Amino acid sequence: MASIQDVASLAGVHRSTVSRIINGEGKFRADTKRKVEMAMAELNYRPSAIARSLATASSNMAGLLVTYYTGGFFGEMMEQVQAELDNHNKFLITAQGHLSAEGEREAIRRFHHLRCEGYVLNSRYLPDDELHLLAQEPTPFVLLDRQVAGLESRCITFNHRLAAKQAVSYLIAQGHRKIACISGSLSRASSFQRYQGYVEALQEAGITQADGWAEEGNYSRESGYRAAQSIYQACPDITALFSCSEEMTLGALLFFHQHNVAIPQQLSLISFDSVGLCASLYPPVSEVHFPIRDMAQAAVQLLVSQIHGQPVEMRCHFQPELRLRDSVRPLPAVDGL
Amino acid sequence: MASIQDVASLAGVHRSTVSRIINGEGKFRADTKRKVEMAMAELNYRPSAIARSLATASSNMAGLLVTYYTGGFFGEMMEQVQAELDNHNKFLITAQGHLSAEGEREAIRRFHHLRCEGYVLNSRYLPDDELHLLAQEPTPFVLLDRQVAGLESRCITFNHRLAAKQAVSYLIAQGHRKIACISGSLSRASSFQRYQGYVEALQEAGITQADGWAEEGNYSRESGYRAAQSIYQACPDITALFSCSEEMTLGALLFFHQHNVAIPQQLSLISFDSVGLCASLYPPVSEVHFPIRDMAQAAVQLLVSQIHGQPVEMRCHFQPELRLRDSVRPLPAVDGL
DNA sequence: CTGAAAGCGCTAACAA
DNA sequence: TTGTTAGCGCTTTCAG
Repeated sequence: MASIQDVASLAGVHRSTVSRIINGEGKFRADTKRKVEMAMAELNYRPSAIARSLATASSNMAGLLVTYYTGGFFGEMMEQVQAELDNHNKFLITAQGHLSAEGEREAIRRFHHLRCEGYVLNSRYLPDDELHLLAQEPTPFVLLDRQVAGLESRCITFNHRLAAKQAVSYLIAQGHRKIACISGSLSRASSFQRYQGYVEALQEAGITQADGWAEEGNYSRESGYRAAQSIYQACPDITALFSCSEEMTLGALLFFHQHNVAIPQQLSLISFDSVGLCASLYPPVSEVHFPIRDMAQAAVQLLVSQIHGQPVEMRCHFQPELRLRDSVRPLPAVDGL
Repeated sequence: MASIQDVASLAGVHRSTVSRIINGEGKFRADTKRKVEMAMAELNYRPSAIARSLATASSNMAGLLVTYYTGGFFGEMMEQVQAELDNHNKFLITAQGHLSAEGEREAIRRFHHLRCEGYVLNSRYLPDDELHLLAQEPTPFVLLDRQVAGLESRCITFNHRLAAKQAVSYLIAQGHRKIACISGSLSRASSFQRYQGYVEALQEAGITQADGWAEEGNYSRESGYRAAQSIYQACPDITALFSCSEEMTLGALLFFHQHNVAIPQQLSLISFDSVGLCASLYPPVSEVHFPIRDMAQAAVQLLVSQIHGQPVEMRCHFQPELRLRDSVRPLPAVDGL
């Protein structure tokens, strides 16, 4: 592959001139410019981002850590991050953390190795203290959907607890009192917060949570199916169900369809969603919307501002939004209550 | 960030020694090795992949072009590509082609710019002749799910026509004769091939395709919904429907549910699928499986073999597989036929 | 087993 | 407006 020197030789100029013309720095004689451009075209010259990085001590790359690439959710994140990075002409390096701290560590190692100018972490497993250590290093990073005390200026957050509480309170406002919950893994902070929101909404309404109402899944369809099964078999008298992710909702819905539980006639359903799946299900499922797209975009904007060292005014805390559809039935008021 | 020179100085050795130790080349006095390792630890030294790339003239990166990151399908591809690349310790650079030849060109430019050692192209818009031109250049690439005459050794392919034909022939074998089709955009080669398979199956069975049986979508849920609507309003007498993608199937299913068209009692349904969505719908939808995961894995293996210049024996042509579930009802034989 | 020196492709003062 | 020079951080002969 042709180098800048090859172009310079062919054009009969010095390589620094070629460099300037490529980067549009300064003025050149029209003739020189033409010669250089012809030479570049003739040699099919493409500047080496690598050499440029080394010379300028800036890689022009940014990293993004996600758990997995599959499943839609992370695709939304990547899409926004790439789009925002394109605006700044930066390359995106992605890495998967799989489901372990070591996986996440390895991803970050990779970012450092490539001298990424900064990176966005959708980290679920790295402990807070390691994050604090990382924050001592010069490479900026921002945490997407994670709250770490002392690192507030790097956090893009969402109030999972409040979101869940709003969803469940809505069910309660519709007259429901026997409300089950399919949660994500309770060992994950955001999943646990969603579960807490559920509990809190019940408490505030003076409802005592019965055994068997809450079942723990892992955000997969299969776990949603199984959880729905456990719940329904243990507590066939529930009138409403709150599902903590769209994928689990899909699984749960399959179970209910298969067992002729009509939604919303026999059972009302409300779900977390961030990729817009709920709207396409039957019946269209009411959701609390988790705005991962907006958050991902904000994360990159924050990151870029940190890279440039220019603090910027921006929203870092995002709010839930209820999107009501056909899966919740108001319960007729019961006499004597 | 500490450089190799910093480490060398601190350890009191020459930087080339440090380099050798890092790369495990040759033998060293235990003492030297220890000193160097301590220095690296103390300085929290991380070798620069960029400098290394420049010095070795190999970037250790591979590119992957997809249309979009969202929607699940491309996530499956990326997942496999990343996993396979991890085996070879290569970095993955992803880029989106959006929906244009120019977008794809830009992505490839980016790969060259970063001096990727090779790249996998899930290209839908770059014309064949441009691909031939690209093939003249030294950087290897492989085409994932695309057949280009003259570039066979770089193609990982799938027989879309046959897959569609198998699906539709299955419907016919179950007694169906009035069979509609929701196709993808007919201007896309693979979508067109699927449509052709549908047509061919009908023809072989001596069935004349009626007006309104075929509707063109664009692989989105919404287009599936609209297509189902058009088809069903124009031809309420169809007994079966073949949908060319899982997302369109989701949309179509919503339409049928909303309009009380029972699947499979009133209408049988079979769909293309590659991400396993059909199994989670209600009713579970029978599918022709498009093995994008296996194909993506094969693509990287082929690419790596081309990068190393060691041709390898491998399967480059993949076959469809019918996965039968509950969405197709055998039609009772009609007397006198 | 280790050091010296050259160079990968490019940029960035500094001169001219 | 253009050329000269000195690196960026690392690898890789070639000596010793």
